Amino acid sequence: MTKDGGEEMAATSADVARHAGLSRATVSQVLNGHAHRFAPETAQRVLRAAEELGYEPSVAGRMLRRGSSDFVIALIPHTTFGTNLQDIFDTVTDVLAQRGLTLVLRLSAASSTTLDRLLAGMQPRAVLSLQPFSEAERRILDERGVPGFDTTTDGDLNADIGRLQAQHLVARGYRRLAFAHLRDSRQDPYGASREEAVAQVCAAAGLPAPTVLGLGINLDDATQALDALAPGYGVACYNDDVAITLLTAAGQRGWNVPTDLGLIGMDNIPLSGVTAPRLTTIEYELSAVAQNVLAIALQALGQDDAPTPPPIDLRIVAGGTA
Amino acid sequence: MTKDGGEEMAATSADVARHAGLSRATVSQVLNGHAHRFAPETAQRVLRAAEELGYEPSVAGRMLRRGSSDFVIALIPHTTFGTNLQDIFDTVTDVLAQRGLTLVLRLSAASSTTLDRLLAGMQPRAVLSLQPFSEAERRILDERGVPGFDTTTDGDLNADIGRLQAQHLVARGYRRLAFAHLRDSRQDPYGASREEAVAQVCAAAGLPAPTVLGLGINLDDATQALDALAPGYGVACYNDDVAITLLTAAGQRGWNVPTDLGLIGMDNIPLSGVTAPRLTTIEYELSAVAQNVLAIALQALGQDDAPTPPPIDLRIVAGGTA
DNA sequence: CTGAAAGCGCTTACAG
DNA sequence: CTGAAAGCGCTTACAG
Repeated sequence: MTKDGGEEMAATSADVARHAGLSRATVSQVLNGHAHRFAPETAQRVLRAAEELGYEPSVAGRMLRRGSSDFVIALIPHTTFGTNLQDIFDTVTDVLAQRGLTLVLRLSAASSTTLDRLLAGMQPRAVLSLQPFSEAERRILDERGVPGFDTTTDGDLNADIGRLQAQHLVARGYRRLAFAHLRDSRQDPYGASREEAVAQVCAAAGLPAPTVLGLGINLDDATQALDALAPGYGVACYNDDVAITLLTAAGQRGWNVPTDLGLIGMDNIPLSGVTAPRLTTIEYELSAVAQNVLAIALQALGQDDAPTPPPIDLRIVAGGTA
Repeated sequence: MTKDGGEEMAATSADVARHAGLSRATVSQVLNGHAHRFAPETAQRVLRAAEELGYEPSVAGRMLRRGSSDFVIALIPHTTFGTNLQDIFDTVTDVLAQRGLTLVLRLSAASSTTLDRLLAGMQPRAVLSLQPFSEAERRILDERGVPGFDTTTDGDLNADIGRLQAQHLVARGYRRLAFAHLRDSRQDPYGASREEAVAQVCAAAGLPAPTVLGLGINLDDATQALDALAPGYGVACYNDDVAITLLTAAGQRGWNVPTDLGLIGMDNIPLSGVTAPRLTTIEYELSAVAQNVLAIALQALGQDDAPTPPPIDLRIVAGGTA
């Protein structure tokens, strides 16, 4: 960890130039995709020298010169995901890396001052978010001139989710619907959109407006939530944790699922395959969402070889609970 | 998003200097904690000007000058956490921010080339990790001269976890132990240490070596795993998902838990409070782990006001499964 | 108590 | 086809 501890100083473009017997300008040009302006043999010399020295350009120098960095920031929602973050962002990381861009994650929330500082400091090319930007976030992005892309840029995914849950319940014959939020609203960034979509489906089907529930992941809360219902309800749940908790509470109360109570979850977490009966839920690739946001971002940034946004398909996982 | 779209160009230290009628050198000094070298009134002028212009120093300029950035990178393990990432890193973010350092998250894994590039590019002050660094990672850190801190820097937490699980099972009277890994080893970065600790407890207690199981989160795998056991075993599980799956499989087989089979999980995820019987598991604050790693890092970096590493206490959550 | 100067590593217009 | 020069924003030794 000491400077003289054995590791060589990182090579600079000047080192590469010297090693190759050329100027820094030439090194820079060749390494930035303008090799064709030079004699092939010159380009080779540069490449070899860079290789031999393990040269990595300094982000600082580049940033200073260009006024913007090669970073792309992804804001992580304040939620527990069923999926690994890794699985979600793997492809995004790769796609960006192919373009010389580096993905860096940042917890959303925190103070907006922090975001402001981060933008000022990193001067990222873009900010991606898996949940809608808040008003404050949007304003800061605009002020700093950093383009931001979220899940609402390309239609409202969460409305689709709520709609699909509700339509499934209606198709299964439930005439009274409810939407069950996760009580801690910090963890429920998507709930509002989904609840509203459920209400719309009800209205369209000529059903009464949905009952709105909120619970934490424990049996007391779940039991109380059931008190607000009568047998015959179909419940669209914020996520599988909520659905499994309601399933357990219903069992203790002697309500039969799916006869007395319909339950549809969201996420298809591993444990939803282990309940009895298996949970009916919705599955989708969060990684597709991330790639979708990314693709739209790259298009907007004018990358000519931007990937086409993959479709986000929501699939019903047929279980025994609705 | 256009440069002329209305947002002002970010202010530079030169702007602040001009606004305050002073030199850039003075601005820099005052803003970097050397205000006492100047007339109080001068310092005031600088502060006010910076405030009025919404000045944020450019990371690039600073980085170039100092040769190291104000970033600290945290590597996120390839695991699904029971807890929110936010809850884990909130305090770390704050503590770092107080010292003018910015936390940035990075998925661990990925190729080691990527890490190398990241280090070369960001020149972070330190890299923290919630799982032990791999050999390759450790080498790259050393080569780049970036200090790295992981969960083994201060004793082996995972050994503690495995030991506690095993000791609990032994204390409850189980004479044959097993350790149940999560099959997908990408998601099992901690399994090896824990299994070994279980084996040590067995040896110390004069019990046979533990049976080693591996399963995915589904009933087929769990049923197969049970085949390798006989009634009377106590199983230390990699996490609560594994434990709950085994609990369900045992129920289907007609084994009584905890009489025929003892189960102890790890993490105390919300759903572990909803099973029947309630899962016996281990709870700890992952945020304490993160803060612990951070505190050790700050001490090593020679910050004089480094926080003292908080103790990481592992608590048995008494349930009905062991 | 304050400022002029140098230089961190990079890239891009320009000159040859 | 290649190189010398300027400048991005910052901080630190130095001079006054």
